[in-house]
Amino acid sequence: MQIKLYNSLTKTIEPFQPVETNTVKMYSCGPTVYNYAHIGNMRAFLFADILQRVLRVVGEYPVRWVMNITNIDDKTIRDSALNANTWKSEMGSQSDDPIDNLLKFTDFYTKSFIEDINTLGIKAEDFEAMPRATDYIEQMKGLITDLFHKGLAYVSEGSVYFNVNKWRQVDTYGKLFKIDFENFKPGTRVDTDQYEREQASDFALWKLKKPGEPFWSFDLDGQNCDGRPGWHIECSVMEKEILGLPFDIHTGGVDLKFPHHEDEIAQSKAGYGIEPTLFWCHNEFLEVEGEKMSKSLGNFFTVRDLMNKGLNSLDVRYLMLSSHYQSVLNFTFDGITASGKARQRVQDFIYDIFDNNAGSESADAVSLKNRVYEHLGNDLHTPQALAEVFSFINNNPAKTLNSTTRTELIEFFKDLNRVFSVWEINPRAEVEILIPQNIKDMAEERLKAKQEKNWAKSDELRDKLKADGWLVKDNKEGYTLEKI
RNA sequence: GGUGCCUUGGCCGAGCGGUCAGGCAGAGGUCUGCAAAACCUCGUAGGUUGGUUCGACUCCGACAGGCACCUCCA
Repeated sequence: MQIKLYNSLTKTIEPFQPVETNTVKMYSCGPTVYNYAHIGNMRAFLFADILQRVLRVVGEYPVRWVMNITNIDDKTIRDSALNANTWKSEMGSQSDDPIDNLLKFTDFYTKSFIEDINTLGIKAEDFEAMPRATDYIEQMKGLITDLFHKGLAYVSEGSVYFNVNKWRQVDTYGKLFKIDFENFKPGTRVDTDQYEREQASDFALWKLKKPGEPFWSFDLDGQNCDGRPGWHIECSVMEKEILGLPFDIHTGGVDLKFPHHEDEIAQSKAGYGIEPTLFWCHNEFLEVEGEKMSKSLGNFFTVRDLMNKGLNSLDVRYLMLSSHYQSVLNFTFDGITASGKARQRVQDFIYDIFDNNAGSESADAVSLKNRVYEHLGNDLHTPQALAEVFSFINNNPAKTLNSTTRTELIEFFKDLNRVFSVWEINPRAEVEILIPQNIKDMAEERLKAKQEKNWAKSDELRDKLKADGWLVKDNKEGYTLEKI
C-alpha cells in the first residue's frame, strides 16, 4: 500500500517512494548515552519504530534501519571523567586512559538503552546497525578535511568550524528551519567564551582537546587539532558510510531540526555534494502531567522508573501510540490506566475469537484491514487505526462471529500486531496460579455458606479473601479466584 | 526579538465545510441473594472575536492563552 509521510523539508504530506525501488533506508538520531533513557527519549524511538514497522508491514518494503549511538560529547566526557561521581562499579574500573573510561561508561549506558527500548517493544534485530560515533573518527576527520580544503571550514584556536556565511553563498542554510540571520541570537546555554567562532551561526566540526579529556590526534594541513568531533558531524558521516547517500528517511525529535539536522544537511551537501535524505520526519515532544518533563519539576521518568512503579510496558507503548506522533503527547498516570484498559479490551477480543464456540455471523475482516492500513499508511495515524479496531469490536461481538471470520481476524491481528506489538495473538492462557490452601479453603467455605444462603457469612468471607488479596468472581458453575 | 506548533466534552484523543471518531471515567440496564466481572444502552464538545458560506468545530483574519526551537535536549 502507498505510504504517505509528512516531510519537514516541504512541510507537506507526500507520497513516499524509496530511492531504490525496493528497499527503504532509514536513519534515526539515537541517544547520547550518558544516562538511562527517559520516556521523552522513548517517544522519538517509538515513533521511529512504528515508522519502520509500518514501512515493512503496510508498505511491504524491506527496511534497513540504522540508529546512531552518540558516545562522545560534553556530557559523556564529563560523566566518565576520572573519579566522577557518575561512575558505577558495573562499568568496571577506571584507568588513566580517558578514551578507555569513555567507552566503558558509554557502553554501559548503550547496553541499558538497548534493554530499555526492548522493554518498550523495539527489537534489536530490526536494526541493521547501531554505530558508535567513536568508531567513525577517521571518516569524520576525512569529511572535515574536505570541507577545509573547499574553504568552507576554518580553524580557530585548534577547533574547526563550519563557515555558515560562506556556505550560504552556495546553497540555502535553513531548509528545515527558517533562520533570521539579522536577529540570530547566540546560544545562551553554551559557554560561548570557550570557543572562538567568527560568526554566532557557525558551528563546530571538531573541538580542540582540553586537559584530561579523551582526544584523537588530528593534523589538518600542518595545524595540530588534536581533539574530538563535534556533534553534527557524526551523523553526516555514519549515515553516508552505512547507508550511502541519499537515503530515504531521517527521523528525530523536533528539537533536532535546528541546529543539528540543519547543520547535518549543510555539512553533507558541502562535503559529499549530496543531501543526506529525501524525507525528514520529526516527532513532537512528550509532556508529563501537562508540563515539560524536567528533573526540577519532579516529573522526570526513565523507563526503569516506570517499570519500578509497576507499570506494564505494553501499556506505556500503547499510550505512546494512542496519539499522533506530530502532536504533543501528555503522559499521565491516569492515561496509563486508561490505556491499559483500552488495550486489554482488544486483548480480550483477541482471546475470545480463539474460543471454540463460534457463532453464525460473518464480518468483513478484509475491509477492516484495509481501513486500518489506510490510516497507518497515512502519515502513521495510529489513533485512527485504533478507533477503527474499536468500532469493529463494538459492532461485532466475538461470540457472534463464525469460524471463517475468526480465522480472518486472527490473521488480521497477527499483521496488526507486527506494527503495534502490544497484544498476544494466542488463545487465553490458562494460568495456573498457585492458590494457597487456606485461601482455597476459605473460598470453598464461602461457596458452601452461599449455597446455604447464609449471606452474612458468605459476604464476610468474601471480604476476608479480598483483604488477603484474592477477588472472588461468581459464575453459574461456581466461582473463580483472582489475585488482586 | 526571530521561527514554528497547539487550544475539541469530566480526562485523554481523531477526522471532517452539512450526516457516529475512539478510549477512560460517569449514568441507566441485563446478570447476581448482594457484589465484582462481563455485556447492552446513553449524555455532556470544539479558547474569544470578526469574516467567507445557504451552512464552520472544520476555511481566512485578529485577539487571548499555552508549548517548542533559536549551537550540542528526543
